[in-house]
Amino acid sequence: MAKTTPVEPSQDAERYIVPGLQRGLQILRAFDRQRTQLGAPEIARELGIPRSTVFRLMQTLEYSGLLEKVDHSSEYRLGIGVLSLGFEYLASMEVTELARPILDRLRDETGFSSHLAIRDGTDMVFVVKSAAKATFASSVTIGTRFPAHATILGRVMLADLTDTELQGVYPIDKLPRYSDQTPETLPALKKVLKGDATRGYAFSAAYFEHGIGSIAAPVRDSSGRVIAAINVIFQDGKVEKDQYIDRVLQATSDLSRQLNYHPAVNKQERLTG
Amino acid sequence: MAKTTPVEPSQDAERYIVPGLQRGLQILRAFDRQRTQLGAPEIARELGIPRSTVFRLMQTLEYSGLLEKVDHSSEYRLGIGVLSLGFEYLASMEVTELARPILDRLRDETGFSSHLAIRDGTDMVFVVKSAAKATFASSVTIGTRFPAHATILGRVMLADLTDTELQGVYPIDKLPRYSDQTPETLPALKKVLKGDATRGYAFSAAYFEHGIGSIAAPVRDSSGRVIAAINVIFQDGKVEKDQYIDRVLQATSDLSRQLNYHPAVNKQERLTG
DNA sequence: ATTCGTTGTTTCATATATAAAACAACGTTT
DNA sequence: AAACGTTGTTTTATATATGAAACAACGAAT
Repeated sequence: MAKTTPVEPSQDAERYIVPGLQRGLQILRAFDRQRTQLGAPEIARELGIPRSTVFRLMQTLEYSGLLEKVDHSSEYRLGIGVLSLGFEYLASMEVTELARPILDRLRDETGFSSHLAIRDGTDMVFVVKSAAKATFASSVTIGTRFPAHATILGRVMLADLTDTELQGVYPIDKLPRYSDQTPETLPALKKVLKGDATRGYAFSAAYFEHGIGSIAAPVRDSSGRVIAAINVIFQDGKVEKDQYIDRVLQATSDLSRQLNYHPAVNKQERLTG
Repeated sequence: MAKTTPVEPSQDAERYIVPGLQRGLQILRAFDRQRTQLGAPEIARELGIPRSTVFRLMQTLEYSGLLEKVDHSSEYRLGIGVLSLGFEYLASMEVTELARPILDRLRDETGFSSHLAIRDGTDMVFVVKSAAKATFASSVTIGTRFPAHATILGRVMLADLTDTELQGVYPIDKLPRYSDQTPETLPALKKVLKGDATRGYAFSAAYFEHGIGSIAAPVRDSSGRVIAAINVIFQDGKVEKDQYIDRVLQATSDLSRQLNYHPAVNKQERLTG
């Protein structure tokens, strides 16, 4: 335009995508709990990538230790290399280190399985877990993902978002249902979240799954923002609700304090983010 | 070179390497417990990749959820996406599921931290852990790697290899030392391994680290080969050695049986691999 | 103030990764 | 046994990812 055209960061995030890398990562993600072994042709069809390209990508992944050949077949499974990645991540997160003893105590006090999860877009990802010793223990494994809007754990995290942020996470109004309690629309979700936000915790006897109750509360860091959530789960019916809510709130309060959260900080201050 | 040239698999493994993918993975691996935040220029220097290329690769990794920008800085840290990968891997391994209760029992019986590890080349990788409740608990986290030849845990796995296989793992005779007990040469290692193999377990009061003792035994699958190893660790000096050896052997025997290992199978039979 | 070395981002010629096509080898079906 | 569809691997023209160079913007050093 005028004299100097100021350089501003490119708008479209896809501009600098390296296809080889992106597709290689897509291949890795094709492996999951259900499908632990996959062959090149199968992946090629599924991802719509030419056979010869998939062949080369998988050779690279094998060479790098992220995939390994299944004994005498020509199929692959995830290699031990991926393990290091995941755990370096966990080890790098301060909150996971601090959470473990707190979850253990919560488990001991309540007798229920307790979890810490963080949000990744519309998913809640389980990051630390302390399993109940009782017969009814949690079967979720670390890394498991659940839809945020349809879980108690997710609700206390979403409740911290501004309207604009929430809109960004859920661009469309219609929300997928998982039980008859799941809000079907964004406005319906907002209403629920407002309650969670003012209450400071969320409770339900059977929100995501029938027969399984949950109490969750948010964890905050020094900025005052919610960065994770802790919950306990129990079998519907046999709950001294109020007592357990206090325990969960105590746990999140302890953890938040360890993360330098100061309750005194006025909420207004964070409206810059 | 007569009529038809038979097509045999390419000899050099690097022939079909996709540079974009390989380098992207190298970038991911640059992040570890010590260095949780890295910037593009730093990585470019370290890996010897042009700045502009690293820039694009990191954008791709961010876009794919494997890296995320550190708050307001231009540095990155590992993204939550890597977590799923690591845990899908664990979930896909039968042995980890089965090992957990066995390690817990071993821990309860001995009062010591117990671990299951598998070998990746010259490394032992910790895969399942049951921490002692005592003040002296294991601080090893899942995914941690230790040199196989310098650990008791590694020795019981290496002891199952044939001479040729061992040679393949350690192409050179000189071995890195970690304590005065570490064998310095391949022949010295072989001698130690021979003892471990006939004994069926390995013990030391301070093999890898001074003051920390360990007892380890091998886990076998239906093929009869050693696929993992279990250990307990303790503080030097206060050990009723024999009693604990029995416990460890019981644990590995239980786990091996669950993996359909039949002790009756003659060792000769597996010499095909 | 000015220079210098960083850094984040962009551009562009060209080295190179890719997709299509073909090959060899296999297992099914006919 | 012939024909067919798979699959693992290789080749090669060409579309494209890459590395070098350059820009803008910053901070530190002079």
